[in-house]
Amino acid sequence: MRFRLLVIQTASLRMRFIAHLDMDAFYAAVELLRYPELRGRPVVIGGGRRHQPEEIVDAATGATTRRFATLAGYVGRGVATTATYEARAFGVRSAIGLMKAAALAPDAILLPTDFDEYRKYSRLFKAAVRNIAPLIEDRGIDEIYIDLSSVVADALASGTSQGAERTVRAVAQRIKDAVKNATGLSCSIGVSPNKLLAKIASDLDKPDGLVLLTEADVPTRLWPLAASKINGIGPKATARLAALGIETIGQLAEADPTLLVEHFGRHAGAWMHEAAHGRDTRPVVTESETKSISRETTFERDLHAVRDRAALSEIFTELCELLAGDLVRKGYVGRNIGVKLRYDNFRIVTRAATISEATQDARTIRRVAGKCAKRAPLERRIRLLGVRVGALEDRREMRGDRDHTTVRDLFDVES
DNA sequence: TCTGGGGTCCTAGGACCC
DNA sequence: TCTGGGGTCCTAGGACCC
Repeated sequence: MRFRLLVIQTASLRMRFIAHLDMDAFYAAVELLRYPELRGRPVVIGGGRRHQPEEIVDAATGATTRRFATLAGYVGRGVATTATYEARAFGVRSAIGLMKAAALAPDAILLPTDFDEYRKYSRLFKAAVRNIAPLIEDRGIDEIYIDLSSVVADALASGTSQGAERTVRAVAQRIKDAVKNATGLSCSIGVSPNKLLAKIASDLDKPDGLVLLTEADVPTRLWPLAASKINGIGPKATARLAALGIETIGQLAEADPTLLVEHFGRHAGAWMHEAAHGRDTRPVVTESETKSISRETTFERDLHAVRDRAALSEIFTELCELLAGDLVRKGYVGRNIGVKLRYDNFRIVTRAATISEATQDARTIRRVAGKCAKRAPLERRIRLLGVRVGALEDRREMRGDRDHTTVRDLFDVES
């Protein structure tokens, strides 16, 4: 008995079980909780606040119904952030322009993005997972990695289960059920020996999927996929790989590593080779520090630095005030202040400056960012303006444990 | 039918110091 | 005066992700 336990523990030390959990069409799914009458219909999330549903009260009965905006006739610069699976059937995917989406699916319902609501459900599903498996790496609002290794090892050691695969499946299903119970939403989970494979696995059977992918599955299940399915191989790398005759992960695995290094550099080339073989040793990182905070906005029409000076300046100041508000709320001060401009031809320039005293003050940010902007070319019309504060210092940390405020802390304001 | 907003990481080059 | 290296901090651009 003792011997058996030891064997299991040794095996589990070597064996990692990493899950990737991805909420299904998250923003759209949250909206469907609010507006259940839209279930089964094509729904697209995106754009400004203008397409808020209208509440219509029937004078006779007092019953309220809602009138929703449709994509038909949409004019503006918004993009789709999410679409229900019914809308995806028309070719509407996230990141496509809403005007293009309107051409594809004019009768689809259009709802504005409500990040506060999505963040609320994000917290709920993450808390539900954490109850079962506490080692979670945040990957944004709707996905996480989970290190299940010790959860699986414990379940195996408890002796009631039959074999690793059934145990892993049972744990993953338990997490899916917990998410559903806490939020009413479905998710897809992939479980693998590492993050790279887990991420791919979670995408293999969406929505409401549960896929186990082991190293043994790499030739049959990984290699047929497009190289772009690897997290980190984006549009540019995909195009450059295609130019080398590499389309699938299998072809990437076969490629001479020295060729990859030649084309993508020592680091990226070696990484691509490893990734194509399904190898990845990155740990699940449960804590991370915010590095920068920013605000940006795309104008309704392109603005010129001289001719639209007043309008531009007003937006600039507003962005700085919003950003300062974010810093205050989150308890950060920063020393690096920068601007981002996107011109009408979509070219982006950034300018930044480091100041000696970290700040969270809107006027300071505005003044430094204003100087940065003056160093950028200002002949072309501008489409987007952004302000960023980096080199952050955690103000809460500086002030120590809040329950033990000292005299020093009381004087340690603003500096 | 011209492409949002909020992030991270990497690279390359320059300034400056030892 | 010339040659040389390493380390750190900073800026700018770019790829990528959600």
